[in-house]
Amino acid sequence: MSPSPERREELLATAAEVFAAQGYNATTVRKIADAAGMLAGSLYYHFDSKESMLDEILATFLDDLWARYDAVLAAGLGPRETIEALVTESFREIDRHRAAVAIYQNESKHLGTQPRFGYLAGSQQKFEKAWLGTLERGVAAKVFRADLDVRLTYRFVRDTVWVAASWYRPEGQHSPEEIARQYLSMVLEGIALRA
Amino acid sequence: MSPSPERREELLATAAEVFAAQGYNATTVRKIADAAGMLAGSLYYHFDSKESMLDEILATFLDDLWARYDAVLAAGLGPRETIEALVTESFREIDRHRAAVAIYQNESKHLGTQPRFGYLAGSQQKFEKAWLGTLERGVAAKVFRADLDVRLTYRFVRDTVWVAASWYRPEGQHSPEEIARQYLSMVLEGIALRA
DNA sequence: TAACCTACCAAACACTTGTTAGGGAAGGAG
DNA sequence: CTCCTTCCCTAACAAGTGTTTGGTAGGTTA
Repeated sequence: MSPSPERREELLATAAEVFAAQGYNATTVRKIADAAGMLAGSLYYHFDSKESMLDEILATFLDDLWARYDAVLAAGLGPRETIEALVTESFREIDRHRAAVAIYQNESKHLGTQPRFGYLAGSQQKFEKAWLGTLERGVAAKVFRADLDVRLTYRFVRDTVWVAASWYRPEGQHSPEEIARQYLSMVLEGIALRA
Repeated sequence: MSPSPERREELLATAAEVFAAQGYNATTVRKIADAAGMLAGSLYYHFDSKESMLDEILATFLDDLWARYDAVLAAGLGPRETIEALVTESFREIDRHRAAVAIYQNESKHLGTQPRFGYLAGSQQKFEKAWLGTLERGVAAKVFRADLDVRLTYRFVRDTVWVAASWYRPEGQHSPEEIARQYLSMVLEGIALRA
């Protein structure tokens, strides 16, 4: 009748791993139950549907993400420092919610059409506003180059940051901060050697 | 008994669009048939399974891709010029096979485990060898910076190029060559304004 | 001991899935 | 006209899907 929140979180974590590895639609509730060491029907003691598991996984991730993004945006930093902080927080978030980020990458596009997942589209808009706005602010302040299409730059930067979730492993040799540092160095200064 | 190749190609094109939009597993053969204006069973006059449709879509794309990549790699260009040519060919390939690239992005990871799609893993290895090798050659030739982790750079460059398939539209305002030019300018020179 | 709650199992449900088999309409070839 | 090929439809199949219902073992509370 009233399951414990701790068990729910455990099950959501294993479900997220399976979703990320196999894709949401290819994941059957029986596979999730297998990974959790129980039978398919037993999941419905904790959750009322497969879809609500996905919902809770994504919503939890986005809540956490935006708490940190909002803190950065409210800090009143300059354009370059804002970008640096957003990138760093993004890689930290990949470290914390790797599975959720991978799911978001793979499924958000066609989930966004469903009313239940409308907040995904909302989040994406907020996301674009924050990043694109910062880039434009930087161009106006003569911190970033003006000869590049800002929207194109935004897409490149956004994509590169988030697809990292597909290869990032927590036990890897680079910390999220180190990855962010190298990524920022590449995007800001370029990989070509100066004469 | 013997369907015409032209009709096959038509059907594969519409199937690829649906696969790209909805994901392979979420796409039912009935949805493909709907999009093609026929019934589900009729598809089996042209193809012997849903999986073989996916197979043919991906194999056709990779064949085309490698024909062009190999031409670039055989041209004997310098590291920087090789990267420029590879990036440009990649965006052109996205223009030609947008749906196939999107499918490859979404599904190749967990398809690679199946024996039938083993060539996906093979292609990825060849891909890494070409790109990573060129980057390392550039570092040795003092054309690219030596203080960046080359493997990390490779992943960033690779991912950013290919995820473009998720937002690129042929009728958009930028040609593949223009997108490649801006992308190369960003990656090579950086977005920060020089003092 | 008795009542109760948590967390799971066992077995089934209605439905959707990829796939197959047989048939038939349209049109060109003889 | 007849035969044959191409292309699709109708109708069903077995397996797998998400979900529901009723039951039960084990611990906690009274």
